[in-house]
Amino acid sequence: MESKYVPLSLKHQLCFPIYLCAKEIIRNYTPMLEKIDLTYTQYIVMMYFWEKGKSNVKEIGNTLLLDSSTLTPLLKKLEAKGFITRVRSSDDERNLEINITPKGLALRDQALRIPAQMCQCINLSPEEAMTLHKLINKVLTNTQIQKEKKTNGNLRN
Amino acid sequence: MESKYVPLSLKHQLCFPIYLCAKEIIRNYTPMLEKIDLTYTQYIVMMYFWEKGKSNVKEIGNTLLLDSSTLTPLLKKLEAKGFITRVRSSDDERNLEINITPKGLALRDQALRIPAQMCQCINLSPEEAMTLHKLINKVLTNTQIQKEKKTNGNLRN
DNA sequence: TACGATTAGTTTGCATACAAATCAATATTA
DNA sequence: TAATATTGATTTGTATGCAAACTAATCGTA
Repeated sequence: MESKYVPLSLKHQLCFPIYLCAKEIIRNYTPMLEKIDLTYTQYIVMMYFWEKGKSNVKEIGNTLLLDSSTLTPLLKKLEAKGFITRVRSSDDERNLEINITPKGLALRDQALRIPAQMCQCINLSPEEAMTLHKLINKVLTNTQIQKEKKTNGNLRN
Repeated sequence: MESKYVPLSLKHQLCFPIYLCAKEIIRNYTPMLEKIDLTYTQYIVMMYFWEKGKSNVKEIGNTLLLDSSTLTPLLKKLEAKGFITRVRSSDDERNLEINITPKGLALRDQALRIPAQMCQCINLSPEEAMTLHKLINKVLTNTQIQKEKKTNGNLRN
């Protein structure tokens, strides 16, 4: 059953469903995250800190592919909520040392159930999830290659 | 080769790569779309009009899963660029009749090469693309089901 | 038919997201 | 070592993205 190729058709493109998918996933996270006073992006940043403990703006940006101009206000909000601290490095005043606080660490306990809830919501078999994971990573790699071609290896920022 | 399950690890979640993937795809679209003076969201809306010719805010929102409060300003911008017209329906003054203009139709010719360019950038085999498409749609269906459970079948808006 | 409910869009407020310009500190080099 | 370049973060400007409140028009029904 071949379907005729139609250029510029929303249905026949991969990009549009992926774009929708990302939005729908975030929408499903929202009610869970509201309970612990985080937005999705703030949640990602907190996950990063739960793994790393401390960091700086550039490192976070490279890992999460977020621009520093997105991170600066976001980190200030996390600081205002008491989850992290922001202090200029004494070694190099350009660097901002960001540390997780005990309150930020404690938040992890309340977030522990969220991934399982999301898995249930996404509702794929382990094999399907594995396949999807691999394909998405392949696309990510390929699109990143395009980026490096253009910027000569420099990430944004 | 089993990898130990780590809760709250960015690597082991599907959501984060999908979120990155959507952003990277849009980032790759940007330079192509700049040439025809469209943003990604504006491009999606124009694709909708290239297929449909005319519509209203609610219909577009249901198809593209965009909130009317996102669409109102976006449609005004497309109108300002001369790609569409916005007129209140004489039948029902609540409805906004949106029509594509000749200039908007002509834009399609300039956009025709974009999907192929993006395919090249994403760079999956036809089989991989098909598999990814199916899995993404499955996730979309599942997350939409969650939505219907909560809102009793009402889409946003 | 008058009034409350519903509906389609708009406005407002907040949170990303990123490009471009800017600032301050450090590194490089002429 | 003084001038220049680079670097890390912030600020500014524009464009989503969505919830909530609001407005105007239409519908339903008592």
